[in-house]
Amino acid sequence: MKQPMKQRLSKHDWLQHGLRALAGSGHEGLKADLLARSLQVSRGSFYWHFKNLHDFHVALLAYWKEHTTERTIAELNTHVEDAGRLTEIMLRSFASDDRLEQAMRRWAVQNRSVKRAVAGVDKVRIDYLTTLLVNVGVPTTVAGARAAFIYAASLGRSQIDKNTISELTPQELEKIAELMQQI
Amino acid sequence: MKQPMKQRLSKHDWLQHGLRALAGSGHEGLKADLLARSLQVSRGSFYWHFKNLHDFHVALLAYWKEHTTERTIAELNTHVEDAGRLTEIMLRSFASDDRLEQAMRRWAVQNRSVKRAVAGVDKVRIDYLTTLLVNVGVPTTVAGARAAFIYAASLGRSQIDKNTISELTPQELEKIAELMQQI
DNA sequence: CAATTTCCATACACTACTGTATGGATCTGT
DNA sequence: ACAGATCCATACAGTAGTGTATGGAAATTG
Repeated sequence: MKQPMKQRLSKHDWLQHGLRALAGSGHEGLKADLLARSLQVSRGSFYWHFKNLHDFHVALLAYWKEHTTERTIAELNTHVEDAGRLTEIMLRSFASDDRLEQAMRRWAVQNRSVKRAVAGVDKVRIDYLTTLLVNVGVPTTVAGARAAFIYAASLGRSQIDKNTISELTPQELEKIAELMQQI
Repeated sequence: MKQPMKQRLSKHDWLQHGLRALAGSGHEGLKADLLARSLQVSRGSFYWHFKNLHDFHVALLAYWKEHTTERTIAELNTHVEDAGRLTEIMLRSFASDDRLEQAMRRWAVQNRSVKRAVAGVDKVRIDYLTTLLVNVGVPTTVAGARAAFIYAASLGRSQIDKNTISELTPQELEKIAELMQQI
């Protein structure tokens, strides 16, 4: 009855754990020392899989990029009707747990590569929102601005303490979505 | 011809410089070592004015609180006409340089006191926006949500890379302001 | 099962930073 | 001017983390 493996971590395990640490402690938690400890392993493992911290960070960012771009595409492909689509998206984005993405954004402030990656994601989503608004009749001249505004609100919302300012209810969001779709 | 003072920093100087460092490098720059170096002085000065880092951080937060609450009150007291008030506020908040406040918000994620302080500021501003909307005829039932949405958008906007997504023009913001004031 | 590869632990030198202790400037009040 | 208070430099010990070198355990392959 041989143990399939005692611990033996793969690169993938480290990256996975890296994202957990990022979501939980921010990019300040992305240290070989801390990660190794929380994985109950020594830094020897880390430095076998990765050349150094910078190498790990680069790999982690790449890992996150795949992870989210494909998840983003999947999300955008569900329910292709344009009707109550904006409402649906807003409800989801205002409710979703975005600790990882928020941490990524904080990291982006001090890291150009991360900044570029996040900016790419933003562009895709805002463009999507724009075409969505256009598809329901909003003039092209204002759709872009509204899309950016909506997206900015979804980002900003998760920066506001929910114990101080109560969360927006689905009904309230629905009304705002209607407002934003006015012609 | 005696030099009035060679350097001789005051507590106030340190706090001032602390805010500069915070705005420029984030809370990770709030270290005695770095601050002293950029002030061309040794840590001896720092540890004379402050018991330790924690003490400095507490003092810095208090300093910021005065600094912004009184600035916020001043801003809210200029131009008391309710007419194009929302537009004006949105224009200002979308254009203002908020590197310091953004850094404070990032700091808030890992510091309860900072979080409370930021939440307090948020509440004041959102409440103000709410009464503003109510004063121009927006139903009380939706004013709060719209205010929170607008405020969230202003926060989120400064998280978006302006080289990737072009800034909202005053005209675009004006139209959105009108939208938000609809009855 | 032996040889090789894969993976990890440990020990070491190094860097960046904190906090303390001490002495020495420099300013202030009298 | 000089005594006390104020402000800062320097030196020290300590902590947290990086990266490297080396040896050894565990899996894989022939």
